[in-house]
Amino acid sequence: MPVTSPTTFRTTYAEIAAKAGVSRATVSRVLNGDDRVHSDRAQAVIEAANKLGYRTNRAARALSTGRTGQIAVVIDDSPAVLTDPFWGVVLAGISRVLIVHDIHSVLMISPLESEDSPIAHYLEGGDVDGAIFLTVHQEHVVQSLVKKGLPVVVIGTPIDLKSEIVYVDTDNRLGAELATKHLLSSGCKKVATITGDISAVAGIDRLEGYHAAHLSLGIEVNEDLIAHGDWSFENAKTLTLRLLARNPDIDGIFAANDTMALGVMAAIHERGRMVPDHVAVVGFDDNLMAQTHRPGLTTIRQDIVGLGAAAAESMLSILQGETPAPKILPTELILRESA
Amino acid sequence: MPVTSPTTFRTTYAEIAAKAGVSRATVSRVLNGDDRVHSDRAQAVIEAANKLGYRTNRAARALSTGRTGQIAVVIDDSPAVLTDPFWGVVLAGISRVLIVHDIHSVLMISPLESEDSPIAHYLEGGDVDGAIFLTVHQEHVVQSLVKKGLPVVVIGTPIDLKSEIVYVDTDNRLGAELATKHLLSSGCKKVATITGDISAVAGIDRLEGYHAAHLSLGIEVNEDLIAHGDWSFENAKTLTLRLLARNPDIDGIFAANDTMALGVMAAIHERGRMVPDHVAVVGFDDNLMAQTHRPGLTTIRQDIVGLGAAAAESMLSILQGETPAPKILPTELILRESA
DNA sequence: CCGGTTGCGTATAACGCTTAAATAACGAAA
DNA sequence: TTTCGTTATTTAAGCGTTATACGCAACCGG
Repeated sequence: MPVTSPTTFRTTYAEIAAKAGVSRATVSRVLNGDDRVHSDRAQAVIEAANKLGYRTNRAARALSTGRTGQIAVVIDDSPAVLTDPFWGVVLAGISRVLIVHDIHSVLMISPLESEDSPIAHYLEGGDVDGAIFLTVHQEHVVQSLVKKGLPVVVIGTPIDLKSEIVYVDTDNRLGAELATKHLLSSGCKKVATITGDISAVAGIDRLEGYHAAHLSLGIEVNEDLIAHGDWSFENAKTLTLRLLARNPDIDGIFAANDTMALGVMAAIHERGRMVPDHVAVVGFDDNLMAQTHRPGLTTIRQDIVGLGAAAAESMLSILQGETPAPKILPTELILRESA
Repeated sequence: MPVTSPTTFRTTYAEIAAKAGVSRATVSRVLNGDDRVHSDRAQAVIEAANKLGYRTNRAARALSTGRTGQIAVVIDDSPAVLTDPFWGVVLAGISRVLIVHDIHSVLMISPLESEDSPIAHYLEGGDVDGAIFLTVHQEHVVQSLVKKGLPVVVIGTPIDLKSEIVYVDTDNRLGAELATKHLLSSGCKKVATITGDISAVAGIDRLEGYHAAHLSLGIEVNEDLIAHGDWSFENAKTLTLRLLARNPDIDGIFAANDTMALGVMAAIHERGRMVPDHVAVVGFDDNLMAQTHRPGLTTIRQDIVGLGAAAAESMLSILQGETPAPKILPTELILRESA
């Protein structure tokens, strides 16, 4: 005979059935919302369950149904990712939606290098009903999981496999366009940009938005004003110093994220120039630093909670057998002092 | 007949047993490390299992043993908490340790208001073998879970129930002493402090460290130099302006966290004074902003990954029936430009 | 040399839930 | 009143593990 739960003693269907004077199957029906049961009996079952403080045993249900009621949330185990406050908020968005559907989020913090890394095995092993990826470096690994039938949603646009992977993302292109347009239409004559890592889709899209803004306003893009950054503060600062040295008349800079925008401002300051009087600056993300920095950073806010929520909803949709289309979430220009 | 797993088809003991020519129970024995099995047979079982790509069905195991192999990680669902990069790193620390022991972390992002909030029920329900709390506002809720037999570890020192709750924390007191001593011993004559929220233990301890530093150097504490903050940027800035107005000769400030230290520096700057030339500043946490801000913030670094790891280890210890003592992790002074 | 251990493996009963199949209950139609 | 067709319930068979009870040898001391 196996041991019983070490912590709590749980009440089972048997007890409820006894108290309500029905069979265990009827208890199951009632508790799972099957309406093919007489309302008085159903009532009796519900009362008995409440009185006994019943909590469903997920392990037993999982064993029986083959569904665990759990979704893996996979995060890359690198300091750069984990220290980004972004992810905590995304997690909250995911968790809030899933918990309403009684689905738990299992955290998997691990590098997903190859198709037979431990985490890939976990995911295939049936411990979870699906997986949401918060960062994807290895698209083929994700793809192989999809092919094995695992429901997968990715946060961020895939580079190659857009058509094969369900994803959600922020509208980086339009957000960047918004930012750049704001600079151009508020009097800046020469607007430069520090791009993100353009091997990432977000980096590419934000650069495209910069182009799109110029195009729609009929302004020629000067390639000399585009500096390729890597999302980091230091690098952005260096690039800005170089830009300003070559083009002293730059009067606006769009940085592809807030961290770089701070680097940009640091550089401008170091050159003895003022933000926004001499050079206006717009960032992207609206993170905590954008809010606390002085002058306050004008930036593009993403709906981060919404991103998580959208991913969770796509997952639910997949679990119901559908194939949801990619979701692209809108952004918003937040005006502060820097532009 | 119940449905089979919708995603993957798993290999079971039955198949392994067939391939290895033994019974299912023998397979169980071998796979659970019972040494009362002939080594050649054991070998055959292991080979068969590997060849078939066996993955243990956690639901079945959980049902049989009453243990789920899952630990809940409970985070308060508030923007202030979720946007703090701190927690992502703590999570990584927890997860890395637990996964080695084949234990999964289930994320529960939710306010834990009362003893019968949904999350409390989840935790009692047996879905997890224990819970690690990342923030505790409601100690009595935690206590009631402990009393019901749920293994619990709290990150951060409890206010009232130190003796009843297993916890891990950073050595806030000593860290603050280190910070203050650095200021005092590097030439500052008049060192003020902006405390954290002193209804939190971390706030209290960091203030105590400020006192301790003065005491050990034989310097009288001037109560007028202590301003009670709330961890926030804006508030710290306001308080600093007030401090400087009243005591223009302040030449050092210890802020109880980095965010406030930035507020302090903003205020100093606004008063037209320089950091560190006129006023030196030390923070606490060593977060990203401390690193990217110019001038770089001298601060106290906590071992955040270590904090998570320590919590996980305490949890493992409880699961083995022990009662681990509280663990207090050391801090380190990180020298940058601000002091 | 025999009854009583010991060692090892097999068979089997849980664990709590779901669900297909069997049965009972109940009207309505004949 | 009997019978058929529905619908409401129960019975029972798993889901994949773990752990106990049991059987069968070989092995020991008396």
